[in-house]
Amino acid sequence: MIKVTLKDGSIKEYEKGTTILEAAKAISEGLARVALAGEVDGEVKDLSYKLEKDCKLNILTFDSEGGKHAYRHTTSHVMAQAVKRLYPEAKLAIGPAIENGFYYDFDVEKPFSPEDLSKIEEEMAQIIKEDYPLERFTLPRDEAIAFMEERNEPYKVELIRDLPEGEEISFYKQGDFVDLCAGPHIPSTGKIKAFKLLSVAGAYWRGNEKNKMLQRIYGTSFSKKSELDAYLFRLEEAKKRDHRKLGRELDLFDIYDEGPGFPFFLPKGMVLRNVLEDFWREEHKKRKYQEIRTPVILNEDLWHRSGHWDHYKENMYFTKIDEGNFAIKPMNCPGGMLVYKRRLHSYRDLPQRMAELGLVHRHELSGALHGLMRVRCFTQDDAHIFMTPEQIKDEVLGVIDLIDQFYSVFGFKYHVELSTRPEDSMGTDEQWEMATNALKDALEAKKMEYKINEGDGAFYGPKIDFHLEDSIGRTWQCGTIQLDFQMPERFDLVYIGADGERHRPVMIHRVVFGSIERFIAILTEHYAGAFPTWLAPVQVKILAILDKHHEYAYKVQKALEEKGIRTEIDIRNEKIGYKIREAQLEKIPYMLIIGDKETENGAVAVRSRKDGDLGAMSLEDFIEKIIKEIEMKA
RNA sequence: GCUGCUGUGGCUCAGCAGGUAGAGCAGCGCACUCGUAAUGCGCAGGUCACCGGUUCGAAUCCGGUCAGCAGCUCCA
Repeated sequence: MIKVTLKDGSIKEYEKGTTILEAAKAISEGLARVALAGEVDGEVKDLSYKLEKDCKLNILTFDSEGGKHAYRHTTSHVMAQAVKRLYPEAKLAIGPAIENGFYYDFDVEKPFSPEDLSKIEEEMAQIIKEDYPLERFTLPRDEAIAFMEERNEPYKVELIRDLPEGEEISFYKQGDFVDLCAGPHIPSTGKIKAFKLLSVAGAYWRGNEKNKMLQRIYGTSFSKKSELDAYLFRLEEAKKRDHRKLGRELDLFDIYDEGPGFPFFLPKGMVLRNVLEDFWREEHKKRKYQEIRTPVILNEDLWHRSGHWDHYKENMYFTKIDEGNFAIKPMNCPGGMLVYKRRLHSYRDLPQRMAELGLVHRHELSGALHGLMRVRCFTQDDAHIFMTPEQIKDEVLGVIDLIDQFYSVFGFKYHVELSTRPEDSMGTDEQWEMATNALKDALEAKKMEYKINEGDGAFYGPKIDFHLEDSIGRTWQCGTIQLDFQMPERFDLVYIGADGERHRPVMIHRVVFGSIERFIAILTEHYAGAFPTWLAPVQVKILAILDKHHEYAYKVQKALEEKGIRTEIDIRNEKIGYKIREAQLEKIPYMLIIGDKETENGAVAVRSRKDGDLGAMSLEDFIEKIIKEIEMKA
């Protein structure tokens, strides 16, 4: 007998060799019915897995990440089986479960069309109906290769060849379909209750643009039809929050054919932007940052010196002035270097925090452009911190706190990644290790969870990246903290230490918003365009009922504007319901309705965007209320 | 940049298999003076992204270019 510790801490005894499914049945029939996989000592296994020793066991259903994962992974196998039935010449690549669904990559002569997707869906339904059990088996390496060669699956052969020696090579079989797969899977195809294929797109084999482009089909599946429908509905709803749509509707910003990737900020968008920048300046002043501004165009030699020529030229724009070669800056750091170098610094002056809202231009691939999220010119809320090596940790911690404080003001959730040395980079391994460890130490001191992004650092140093989510769950890098030993050396930056000698400072590049443009895009989607009062381009709209109320309406507007409140007034000859509807669609936080009663009493009838009619109050009370709200940034 | 899809008045979309464009909203004008999400009537507005080809004739078919969307790659 073996002792199995369950999720609730209770211990059950089973015969050695009991499967997870049998163990689940012993707990309850109901549980066994919805069981999809099991977690044994932290590893996810098939339900048919035999328990051979004392262990911790957690039965996974669709409610758990592991359960969902196995369920969707099996759905992707069903899709592959359907594709092979319909298009036998299709070669299989990889087909994992991902967040919210799954995909499978195929090498086919002719790309899939939307009609093909429907056909594949029908075939999948058939396979599910036929309810094949998924059977796992393993093969020694050479047999595994021979097996896939025989089936004419070159990508699978390549995958097997790349598996480490001695690794168990497992396969899953369902009916006539067999796939190389580590698993786990759910017990049979019939368990899949609701699925849908969502899109086709090209994807490079192994994510390398030098490789062949395969056809990737994305799909998702759920344990109930209602859950699938709810998910699809959520996707539709999320599209309405798209900042590209809202930006145009709310008159904030837009991008025209005349400037692909070069956004226009319209009057209302500028108000929002300026509020953000004001807030930014205020907070940076508190933290002893100085602000500078460096030129957009600087001569080419500077970019040779900084290393950008060697490592970043592909992303840069160049121009000529008279006979000289110039570059349009893709980053602010070289300019910042020149500012630091303008005079000799003492260790007493360090750390020096130099901030710059710098407009940079980068050549992004046309296919990468995405509204304000990915553009070809953007404003970084940059800062370069020059410091002694001893100050690194405190400075990094200070920036982490600053970013966290900013994001919490907006109620953003974020995740953090640590990016390490890329292939194309400058400096010695020792410097990189030192820098990477410094960032790690800071993250660990903060007890922050982070994911390591191998080889994704900047060419001059490793970085901590802060990622925010858009309306449909895609994440975008916003804040970043980059530690740099290279630039100070390249530019021969020095400070005079307590010993009277020259020393090399270390530098941090960091942004909080990231790019103002991207941040505004995220903000717009986060609030679905209904910005909190402190950010709203128009905070109050005054709606007069009749002509005779105009005079008082203007008086109200003047009183509000004297307090710095951003207003608009609607004195058009329209019904009040019409004006309210319009202001509501413009997502203005407060409407003040001005009619006979208000004019007589010096009052305002307040309607909030969120809560509707709030009734009448005195103008003074309203001003006090809204000012408090603005100050609270609520 | 790559793969697929898309491109009709400011916006959202119709326009069957080719015979030189239509609606709603927005805009403008007129009437209505009307209290919490759309008053009525009228008017104007489009080289159907651009270039070329096929055709007696193309928004509709073909090719190219540009732009957008999804994904890949890349990144703030």
